[in-house]
Amino acid sequence: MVTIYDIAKKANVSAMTVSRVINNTGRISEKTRSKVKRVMEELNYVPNHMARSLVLQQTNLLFLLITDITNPFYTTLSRGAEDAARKYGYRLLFGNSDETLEKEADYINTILATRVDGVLIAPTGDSSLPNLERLQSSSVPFVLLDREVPGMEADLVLGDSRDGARRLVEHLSDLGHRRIAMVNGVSTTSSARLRLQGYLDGMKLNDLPVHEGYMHESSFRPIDDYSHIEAWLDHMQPFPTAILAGNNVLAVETIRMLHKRGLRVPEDISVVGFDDLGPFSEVDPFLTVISQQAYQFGYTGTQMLIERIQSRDQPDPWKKIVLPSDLLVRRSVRDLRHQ
Amino acid sequence: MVTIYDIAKKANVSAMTVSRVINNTGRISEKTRSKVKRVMEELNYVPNHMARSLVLQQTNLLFLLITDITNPFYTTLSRGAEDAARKYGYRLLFGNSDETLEKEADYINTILATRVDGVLIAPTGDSSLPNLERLQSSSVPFVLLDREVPGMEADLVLGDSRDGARRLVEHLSDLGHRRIAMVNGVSTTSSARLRLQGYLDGMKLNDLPVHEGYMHESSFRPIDDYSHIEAWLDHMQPFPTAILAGNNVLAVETIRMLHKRGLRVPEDISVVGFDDLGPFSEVDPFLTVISQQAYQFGYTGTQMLIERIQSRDQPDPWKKIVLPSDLLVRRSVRDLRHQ
DNA sequence: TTGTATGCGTTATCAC
DNA sequence: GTGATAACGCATACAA
Repeated sequence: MVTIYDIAKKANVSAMTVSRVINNTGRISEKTRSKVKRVMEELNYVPNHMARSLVLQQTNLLFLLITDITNPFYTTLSRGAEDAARKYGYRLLFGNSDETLEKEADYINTILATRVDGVLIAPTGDSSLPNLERLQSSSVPFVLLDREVPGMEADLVLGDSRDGARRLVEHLSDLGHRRIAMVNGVSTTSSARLRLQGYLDGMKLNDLPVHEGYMHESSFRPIDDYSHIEAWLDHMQPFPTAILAGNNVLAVETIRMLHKRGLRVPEDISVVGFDDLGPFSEVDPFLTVISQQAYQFGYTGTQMLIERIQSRDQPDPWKKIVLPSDLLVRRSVRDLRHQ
Repeated sequence: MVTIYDIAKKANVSAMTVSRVINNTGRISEKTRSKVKRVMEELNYVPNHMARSLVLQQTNLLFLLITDITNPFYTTLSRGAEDAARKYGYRLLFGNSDETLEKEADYINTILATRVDGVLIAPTGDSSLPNLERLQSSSVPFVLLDREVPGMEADLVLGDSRDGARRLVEHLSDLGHRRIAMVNGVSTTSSARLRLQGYLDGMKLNDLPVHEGYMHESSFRPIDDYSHIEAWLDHMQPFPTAILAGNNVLAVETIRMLHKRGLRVPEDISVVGFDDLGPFSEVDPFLTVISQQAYQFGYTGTQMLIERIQSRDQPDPWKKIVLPSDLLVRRSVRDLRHQ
């Protein structure tokens, strides 16, 4: 690999002059500048970011840690983060914790060792606290995405989970549904807790009874065994006319289990969910969902992070941004009003 | 940030000893080893990858450059690459060229400057050649994914585009379709060329006429304006009974344009595509597709890359792996046999 | 306008 | 077993 010294020697200047040409600093005569530039081209010089970062004590690198790269919500979010990072001259490193605390801890090590300038992280849940504290004690700026962690003050980009769930219940109620069940992610995740709250809000506001066993805890990420959902379906008494799923994965898997039991959606039972199924869901729009602005999560979060990085000296108070979401009415809900 | 010197001072040893403890090299007495380890924990030491890479002349970093992060084919591929990279102790950097030559060139700069150990790249097309040559002349090992580039010898992971397209035509033909049109990506991309070839193969083998204007060139990535597809639909004479889309994006957009014209799929016209619509397409399986093993593209490609990196001295001949694909028959094709 | 010396955090080499 | 020194590629402070 060619270094600034190779350039310097060939251009008959010092390495320092080359460095100045590269960074456009200091005063340089037009003649030497162009000579150096020509040699750089000739030798196909590419600066070494690592050496540069080592002396500058900054990497221009951000790290985005999401919990499920196969989930369109997070890939769209990633796209937003990437665009924002590029716009402000940062590069983006990328990790996928798989909703697993250990992988998350592992990535935190990588993050610290890589000396990235900042981190965007969707924590796996409340138990991410120690992982976040490691970032904090190394004073690496970070922004929390999609989920809060009790005990951790930080910049934050959230959706309106609670109100979103409430609106889904209301929508079902408007169409005549009274027996509404909910399958959710683990309650150690703030978004799951808020969506459950919103569900209960909606049930109460619309005078709907919450029967015993109507709330079931599963997982936000794809898992191998969904027999617990089958068992849950088998035991609900009375059987619901609609199910609210805590995210898109759960909506899909619940529908799969319903099909397995010979139940059609929406003819036999209605299903609504949280987060859309991806950029292609419009081909054959099926699932009625609360759709969050995934791209904005990433874009806004990255902007907040970069602001935080660039004003490290005068720390502003923590910011919390709540992004609104849309109710997309499609055809997974049956109208029960004229029965 | 705490360095090995901080550790060394506190543990009353030299920095070198600390380094040896960290890397498990050389001979160290159990006593000093445990002492150093304790101090490391106390001080919350995290090694600095950049400094390490600078002297070792390797980063343990791979770069994956895909062309469309919103496309489930590539995100699933990414997941495979990530898993393989982790398994072999590499970290994965990540970029999205958006099917744009300029962004790709930009990322090549980043890649070279970051001194990654290897690159996985899905080139935007034939004109990626100069970009790849830059990698080559810097002797950065790389593996081509999903697309070949004429004039560039390299390790390669491909799908069976040509045969896949042929099978789609055959499937349509089996169901009584004779007028089959094709909308494709730009012909400067090898996969588009091969799929066109496969389409032509299929038409010929099944004695189907290729009417004038039945082949239309669009784009593999989402673009703003699809009016050219509308115009194409309006001008085909005779109007086809089925359309073969060169990838998933085109399938979706074609269906959208058909809907816009009041045509139902599959009642009025059938559509088949290449690559599945993502992990959730099974909820309401609609589009009949040739589904490629996206995960394997990433996993296998990464393995090939790592092998190539680790045997830099005895360069093996280039490897080319062709992954088989599946025909997933769903309900976007109408059976015309009993008309 | 340009050059010299020094240090960023780590490891390899060689000495003790 | 352990330590001193140089080197990786670059940029800053200070000279010239």
